[in-house]
Amino acid sequence: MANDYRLDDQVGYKLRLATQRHLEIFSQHISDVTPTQFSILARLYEVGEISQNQLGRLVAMDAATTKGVISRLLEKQLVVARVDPNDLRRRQISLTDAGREVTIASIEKAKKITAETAARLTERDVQRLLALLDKI
Amino acid sequence: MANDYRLDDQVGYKLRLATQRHLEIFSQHISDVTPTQFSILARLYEVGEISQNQLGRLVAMDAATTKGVISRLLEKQLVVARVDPNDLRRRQISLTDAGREVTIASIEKAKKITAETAARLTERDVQRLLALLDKI
DNA sequence: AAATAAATGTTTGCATACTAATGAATGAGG
DNA sequence: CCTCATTCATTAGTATGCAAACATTTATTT
Repeated sequence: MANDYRLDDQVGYKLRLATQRHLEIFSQHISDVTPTQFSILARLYEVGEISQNQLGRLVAMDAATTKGVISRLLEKQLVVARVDPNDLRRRQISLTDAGREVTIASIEKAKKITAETAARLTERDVQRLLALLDKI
Repeated sequence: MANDYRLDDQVGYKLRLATQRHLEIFSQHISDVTPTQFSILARLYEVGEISQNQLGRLVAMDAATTKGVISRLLEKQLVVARVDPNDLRRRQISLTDAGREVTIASIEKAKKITAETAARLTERDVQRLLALLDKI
């Protein structure tokens, strides 16, 4: 029966709504970069210079997707790329000074974003939510 | 301090990963339409003929987004549009026979998708997750 | 060591979804 | 009637995602 199906109760649908809401909050606080771009920056800040592909893997992005994100960050001059002399296939990516600044500032804002996104959740709820999302 | 920030613990980041996973499962089961397109179809199936804009609102989509989604469904001949004679701004959207078939079949598959997405969650977990996502 | 095959890294091209800005039709109030 | 705010839909531009292609390196075979 298709009658006992409620779109509103589907995990996928609610995921989209929650993502939408989060995106809205994010862009209110951080306008320089998108959440996806930010995750690349944040990871890059953590690990330092690294190849484009590896970096993408560290944030669970397809190589092709990573390429696009990096291109936009290059345009914004937040990162630089140089070919690895030891392996000509590789592009080593690293933060520029401007990129580091933006990243550090964004991380501070990101804390607020997470807080605001989870404003109606208790600390315990958040942990529970993260755990549940992990299991998906 | 930017050092005590862990990207992996952020709600937004985990939302992206969970959405990604769900998308993968979805496309394995349903290749005719995307999750977004499906939500439009499912809603349309629920409410019957309705204007494009209203339909979009019922699935929390921007008018512009709705327009794109409907265009693709029109191309696939799963829906038809006709101008409302009483209000020339409006386009009334409704399912074609093929669209109804696809929708009904997809709803059945969607149940499996939800089940698979939540395979590692108990029924209670799912309810909890939905409730938590709602609060965001 | 040369030739071939397999694996890895990156890029290109195409589809989808979202936002901001714009144009068209309607209806409410003067 | 008007005009003006509202509603509906569209256009143009950006971001993310995947499949397929291309280039380089590494492993294997002869």
